[in-house]
Amino acid sequence: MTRRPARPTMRDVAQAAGVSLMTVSRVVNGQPGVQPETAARVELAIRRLGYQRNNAARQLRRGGEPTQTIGVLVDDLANPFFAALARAVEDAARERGYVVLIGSSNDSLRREREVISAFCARQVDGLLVVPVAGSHRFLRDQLALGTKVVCADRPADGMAVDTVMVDNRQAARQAVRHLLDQGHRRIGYLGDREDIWTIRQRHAGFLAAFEDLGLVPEPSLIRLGLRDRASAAAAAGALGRLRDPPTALFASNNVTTMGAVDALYGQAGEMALVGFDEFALADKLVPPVTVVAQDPVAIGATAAQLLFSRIAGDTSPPREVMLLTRLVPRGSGEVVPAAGGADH
Amino acid sequence: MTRRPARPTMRDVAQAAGVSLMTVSRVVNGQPGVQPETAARVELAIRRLGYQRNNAARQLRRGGEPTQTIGVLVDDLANPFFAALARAVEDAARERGYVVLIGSSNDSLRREREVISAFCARQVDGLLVVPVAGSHRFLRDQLALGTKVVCADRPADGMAVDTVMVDNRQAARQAVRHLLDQGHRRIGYLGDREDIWTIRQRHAGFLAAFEDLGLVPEPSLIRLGLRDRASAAAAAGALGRLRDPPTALFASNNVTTMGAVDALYGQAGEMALVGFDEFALADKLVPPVTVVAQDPVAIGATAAQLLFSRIAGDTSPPREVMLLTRLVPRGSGEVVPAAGGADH
DNA sequence: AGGTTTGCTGATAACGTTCACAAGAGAGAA
DNA sequence: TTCTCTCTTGTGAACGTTATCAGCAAACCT
Repeated sequence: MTRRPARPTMRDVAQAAGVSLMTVSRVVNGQPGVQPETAARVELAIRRLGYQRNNAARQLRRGGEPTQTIGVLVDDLANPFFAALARAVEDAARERGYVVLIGSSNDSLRREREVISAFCARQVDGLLVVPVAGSHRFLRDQLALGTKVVCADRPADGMAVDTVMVDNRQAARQAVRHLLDQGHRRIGYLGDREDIWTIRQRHAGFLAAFEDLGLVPEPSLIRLGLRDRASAAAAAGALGRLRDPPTALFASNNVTTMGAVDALYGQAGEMALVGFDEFALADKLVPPVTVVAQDPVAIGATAAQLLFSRIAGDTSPPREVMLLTRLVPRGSGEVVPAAGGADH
Repeated sequence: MTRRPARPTMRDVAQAAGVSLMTVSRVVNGQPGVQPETAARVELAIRRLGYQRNNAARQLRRGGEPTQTIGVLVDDLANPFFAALARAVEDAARERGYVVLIGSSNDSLRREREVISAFCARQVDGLLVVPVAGSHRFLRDQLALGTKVVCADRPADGMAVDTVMVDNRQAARQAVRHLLDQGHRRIGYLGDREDIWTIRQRHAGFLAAFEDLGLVPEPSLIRLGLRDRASAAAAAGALGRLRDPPTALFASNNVTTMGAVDALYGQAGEMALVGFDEFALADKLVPPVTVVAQDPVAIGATAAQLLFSRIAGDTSPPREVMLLTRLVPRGSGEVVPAAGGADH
């Protein structure tokens, strides 16, 4: 029931300042060719009435002119990985005078579609998406209509758009090889939902590392579909309680790694642990957790850069940018040296 | 140089379907009173042309009608505390068909003003702000113009708006009292920037706890203005190397606490540590870190609820909601029991 | 002086949509 | 038949802004 105080329009300002509407428009937009004295009178009226330009009208009049807004859809904003990525995008956007609409898909295609269509209804100039599995028909439609789309972290199922990610398979393979090289053979795998592209890649990398040495992993140590930290913890705990437990564990992302930490740290039996994704304090746990680090800030910044160059009119063929990962050997996956000598 | 394919308008659809523009409008908006057969023809044309409603025009025509968009301004989206808060707000918004514009102020008043004015230029219906220190004249202006504003985590300097936060002073006081009760007297304080309201409150709570017992803290152990994790680590390290180092440390937020962990954990001398804010794996460190936990999800959800009820027209006097904190005693601030007996 | 340029201001017509009506076609009642 | 009533569809006028062009001084040139 609150009656909005009916925002004043340029007409009101014009009347108050005793000029024409057009003069007000010029002043508001800082266009040249208005006598300073007149401009001052208008500015005064603007301040007195608390005038603010109506963006809808402006945008309508100027035709498909950019809205200076992009939409960012991540998996889960509360996950530090995506939070860091989003923050990097936000910084890039702000530098260019853009603002960011944010959304989380929670790995639900339905929710992804809802959020993206809500973004498009607000005429975003571009979309930066961490796509979930499934068909992206609606995204493709948007693309055809001129909305620029860039994918980050994962590719969008068969869509030809710029994509920024890391070589998940190779990175996982290298990490598991690291364990194998240290003599581990019974290595458990803690996998998040298999319908997530990155997870499938990492799983494949896990298998490839074994294959490289002509080995096969023990199937009973492979646990898939761990959708949250608690279920990862449960799975890790179960593995630990096996008659013949694994000597090492590879976890598919930060969530499953932390689940493993929940289950294993502070327990008696030590088990080597290597996780995909860096996370805060991984280096401060006892033993510190060896991880495959990727840089969410770099991913976000790079994807944002691509998106803005598309928005600026770049029509070159879609690019796929692979960023580097870094295996950070800490304690948890290492052969513990006999005594003292910390390795750098 | 990409020529936008000139999005089709209702006129185009009308022509393609052989009906009038108004009929298209009705179909698009799902209004009743269109013969199913006609509607089907229109729908077909819509799909064929890839028509999408122009929100700018719609919004313009419907007058101050809500844009179903809110702006959320946090301190730093990459900080897990604010990420969790933002995610909670996003969920609440989505339930109501709203989308969220996000921004980080980085504790800069200039940046806060820029972001908020960018939000307002896009006619957000409401703002959920974690305000930085300083004058919020422009925010007040927005308020007067009918934009609803709610503050989270901190109050906005002398503005009468709904505010959701915790009793920072009391919580800090209780935490420090906890240390004092265990016999600590030389307690160091690691404080983030004093111009942040919550930090000042926590500092005050630190002092109050001493005062309660007729004590005064040792001034040389108080380090203020630690603006990031590295400087907090440096300060904690310096305190540890004093000739007569503190026996305990109280850290003003998650960043300074983690800085302290960087400096102290894995070192020889043990120092009790209590930090404000819960953070991931605090319970898995050795010893686990005692913290004052506040619930960012609850803060975000509550603030969002208030904001949406304001948007819905609630004009009751501004409320101040205080949420509870919880002191989570873990190892780092406790008197270590002689043996075995973990306290619950 | 006569003509031309320059600088400032104002009138008018869009932009794409929705609101408030009006118009037309049938159906049912008198 | 004629009138009214319902159901569907169409017409015109906004919404607040900006692009375009026209007007009208004053100042400048020859």
